[in-house]
Amino acid sequence: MDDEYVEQVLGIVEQVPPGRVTTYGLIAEALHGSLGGGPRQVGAVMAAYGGPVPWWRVVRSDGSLPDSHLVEARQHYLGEGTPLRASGAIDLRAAVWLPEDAVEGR
DNA sequence: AATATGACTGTCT
DNA sequence: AAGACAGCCATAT
Repeated sequence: MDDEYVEQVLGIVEQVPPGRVTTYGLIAEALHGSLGGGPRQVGAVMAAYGGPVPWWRVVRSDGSLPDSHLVEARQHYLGEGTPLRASGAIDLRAAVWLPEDAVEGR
């Protein structure tokens, strides 16, 4: 995949404010104007290059986390004060952050 | 070139 | 509310 795409995705993730989260779909949507791809590509990038970024601030559309890092991410949520629901997932209604500003410059 | 897979999403049952 | 099904796009084999 193009490094541009990776740069964009990682850039957005790094810009997500603490206590806030965004979804793969939103990121994909934000980059859709510059680079094609869908939520799956965002996830693929995260899996490959998401190491050095706060990937736990990127959740699925229902506010749940990838089943692969639930526990680890949960520690970060508790530490950053992310609005968690009783379900253990995130309260998207309150925690969702729109990446539109992050990519607006290009 | 074709098939299978994946840190996804939305709709239907 | 939870599970099944289909659509989506890039990478790997």
